[in-house]
Amino acid sequence: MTSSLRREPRQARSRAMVERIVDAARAVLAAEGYDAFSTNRVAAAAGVSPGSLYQYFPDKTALVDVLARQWVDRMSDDVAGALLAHVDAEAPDLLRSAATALLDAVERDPLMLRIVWLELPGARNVAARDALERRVRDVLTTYLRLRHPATAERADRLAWVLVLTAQQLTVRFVLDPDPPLTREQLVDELVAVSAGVLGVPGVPD
Amino acid sequence: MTSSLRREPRQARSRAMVERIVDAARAVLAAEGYDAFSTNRVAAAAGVSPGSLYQYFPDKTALVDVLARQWVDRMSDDVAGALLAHVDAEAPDLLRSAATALLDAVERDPLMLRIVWLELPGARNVAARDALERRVRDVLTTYLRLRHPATAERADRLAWVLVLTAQQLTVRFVLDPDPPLTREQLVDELVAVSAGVLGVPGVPD
Amino acid sequence: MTSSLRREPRQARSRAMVERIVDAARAVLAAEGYDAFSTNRVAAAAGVSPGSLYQYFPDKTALVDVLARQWVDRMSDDVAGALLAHVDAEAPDLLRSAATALLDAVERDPLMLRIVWLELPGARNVAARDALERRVRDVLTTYLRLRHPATAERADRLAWVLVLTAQQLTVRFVLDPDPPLTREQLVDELVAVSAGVLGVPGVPD
Amino acid sequence: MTSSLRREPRQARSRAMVERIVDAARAVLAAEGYDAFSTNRVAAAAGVSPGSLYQYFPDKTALVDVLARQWVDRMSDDVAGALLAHVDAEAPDLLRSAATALLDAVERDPLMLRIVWLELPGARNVAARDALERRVRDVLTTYLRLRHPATAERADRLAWVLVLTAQQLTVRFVLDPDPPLTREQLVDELVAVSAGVLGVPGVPD
DNA sequence: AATGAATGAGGCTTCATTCAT
DNA sequence: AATGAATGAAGCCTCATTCAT
Repeated sequence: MTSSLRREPRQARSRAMVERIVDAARAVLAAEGYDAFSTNRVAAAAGVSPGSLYQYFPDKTALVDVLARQWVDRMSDDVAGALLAHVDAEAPDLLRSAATALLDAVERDPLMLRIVWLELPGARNVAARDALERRVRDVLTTYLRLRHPATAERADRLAWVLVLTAQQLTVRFVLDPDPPLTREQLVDELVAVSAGVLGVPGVPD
Repeated sequence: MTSSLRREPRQARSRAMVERIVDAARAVLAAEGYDAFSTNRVAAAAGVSPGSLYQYFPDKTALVDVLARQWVDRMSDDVAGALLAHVDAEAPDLLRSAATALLDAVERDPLMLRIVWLELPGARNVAARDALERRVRDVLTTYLRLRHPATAERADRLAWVLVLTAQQLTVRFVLDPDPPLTREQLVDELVAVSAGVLGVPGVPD
Repeated sequence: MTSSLRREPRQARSRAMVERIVDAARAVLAAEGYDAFSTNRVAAAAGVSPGSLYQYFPDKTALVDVLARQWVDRMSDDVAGALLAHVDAEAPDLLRSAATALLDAVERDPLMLRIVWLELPGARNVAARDALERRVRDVLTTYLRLRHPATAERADRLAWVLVLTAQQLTVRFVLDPDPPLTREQLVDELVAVSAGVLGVPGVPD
Repeated sequence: MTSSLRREPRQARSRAMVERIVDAARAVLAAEGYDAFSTNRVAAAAGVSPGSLYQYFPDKTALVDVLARQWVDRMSDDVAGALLAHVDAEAPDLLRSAATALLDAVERDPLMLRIVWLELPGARNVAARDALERRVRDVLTTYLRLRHPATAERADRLAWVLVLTAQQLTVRFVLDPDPPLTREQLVDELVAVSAGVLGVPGVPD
């Protein structure tokens, strides 16, 4: 009786627990790598008992998946949003704005980027990464079909090429300890690549 | 004479063991993923005792490293060789030849490609992959300085961009179960990207 | 009330586990020697899983150390207590009482005596044995300085000699399968040795 | 034919091998302790193949036994010889000479002393140590019966006491890193103990 | 819902020993 | 006699997971 009054509503408690666990998982991965990422270790870091972890995650892999999915979802929203925001601009500006926005998104959480890209076992997170790529590609394909009818027939291929290229260059720019170009130069190169492939003028000269 | 026929000399036996183990390691990784990659599992797959594995590899990680290193070394040779082989060609042909050669190299051993790219723990093999990238970038940088003096000052950046892009597109083309372009189309796009970035005519039109 | 009957509280459970493990460790050592003293063997003998052992002991050596330390501590208390209890007696009685008390202490747990003296790897338990000797020597040195001022200047040496001698004779008396003297005769000899070294009359004749 | 001439006679070769192995075993024990004492390690240290070791020792334990036995035999000879050499002397001199000779013997090979006393698993070498004690006790008992008829009836007990005491004190004097008495003082105490127990004047006063 | 003691399969590695040469 | 590659049982220990409370 009395004790039931002291408690937080169920939802809130669960949410708190899940968050503590997920945060701890991130922290452990970031600080000690995937080798130290044991359920016991995470539970300890979360100040929670190992058993509790299994009330919210059926599996160790489920926890990993949530981590990846969370990151992918936010990244996905960021990137898609950025693209949509600039969809009206004219070509040269568009490319530059889009490139900048993409880089912003990738730079937003370098810690998780490193975790998802380097720490998590690749095979298990291809699915999550694929979802991200697919979504962005769809947006881009649509855009290309509408605004660059000239490239319509190869819109699919172009989207695939552009998304993979932009992803690779931005991710590596953030992860590499000492990339051989500045942020601005990277944007320039991204624009150049896109413009070249699209057959539009990259830089207003 | 006669005795040499009874058994292989010592060297050959060791080589045979190492090969059996490395082959088994590859097979286990390919068939069951890194999670099943235990020393006992590998030894069993090699038809060898667990102890024998440790006569040739100090560590489980040493075995992984050999796997990665082997692949990286061959890939490295293939790619660098391919670039050097076409270094005299004129621009449009050069790009097309180089792109084709690169794709050939990447396609040569899809099994190991998948293993190195998706199965092995990222953090542990960044070093190996970096070595590969670095080597190819050096070749490319040199080439650009000599043959494209116009781009000399940004040769470093260009090489970084081109290597990462070409790597990403070819690797993904091979690994993705259903890429949205054909081999020829990929080559076309690679040429287009490179030409665009380099400011040379990509396709003779 | 009712719930407390169902199970022991947490503390008691842990204590029970530790005790089961330590008892099993003793049993294994006594029955099968240090060679059979493996963590798995001990766990099995304790009716406990190998993992449980590591919830209470960080190491195999920690278990060994606890065993040695337990015995040394009790022995230490017994012997020091015995000496202090007789510190007021007059010389001849004192020696006899002390010798008897010492022998009592050594005889108290012949099983552990055998384990600590013969089964445990010497090098690893010298520290524990040393602590015991040191403590007894300190008591004895103090006693000698106060009650045998004549020997004050060589109190250190005498204590070293007497402690080592008494230890050796009592321990060997207990451990040797067929010692050539009776318990009473051993006490007599201990008194004789001590009296001789101290320069006091040993047996009132 | 020709090759048989190049060879050393069989005996000599075996002896050389056995010696190399035993020496290596000693070295390994002295330098790295019993934990590092593996047959492979010893073979390597001896510059010999693991297989060869098994041509001369059926077992790992056999090697350990030889080590212990060798030491015990020499020690045995030394001590017994020393006692016999002084058997004619008169009491006070005798005790002093014997004590000195015993100490000489124990000090002769401190490395092996440490190995036998602290490194080797106790239980396995009790036999060897017992043999040593028994032999010395026999000599001493005989001496006591002949020269100290007064103590004849307790000669057995006395020999047991004296041998164990002298052994303990001398061994510990050599092994302890910082014993609280000098060599001369130890001899004095040994004489005092013996004299006290025997009921003879220890120091000519 | 939360706990945390307990589990036990299994991972990595060592090492005494064998045996074909 | 000597070799040394090969063995494989077994040792220590971890960790994902369960379950009684």
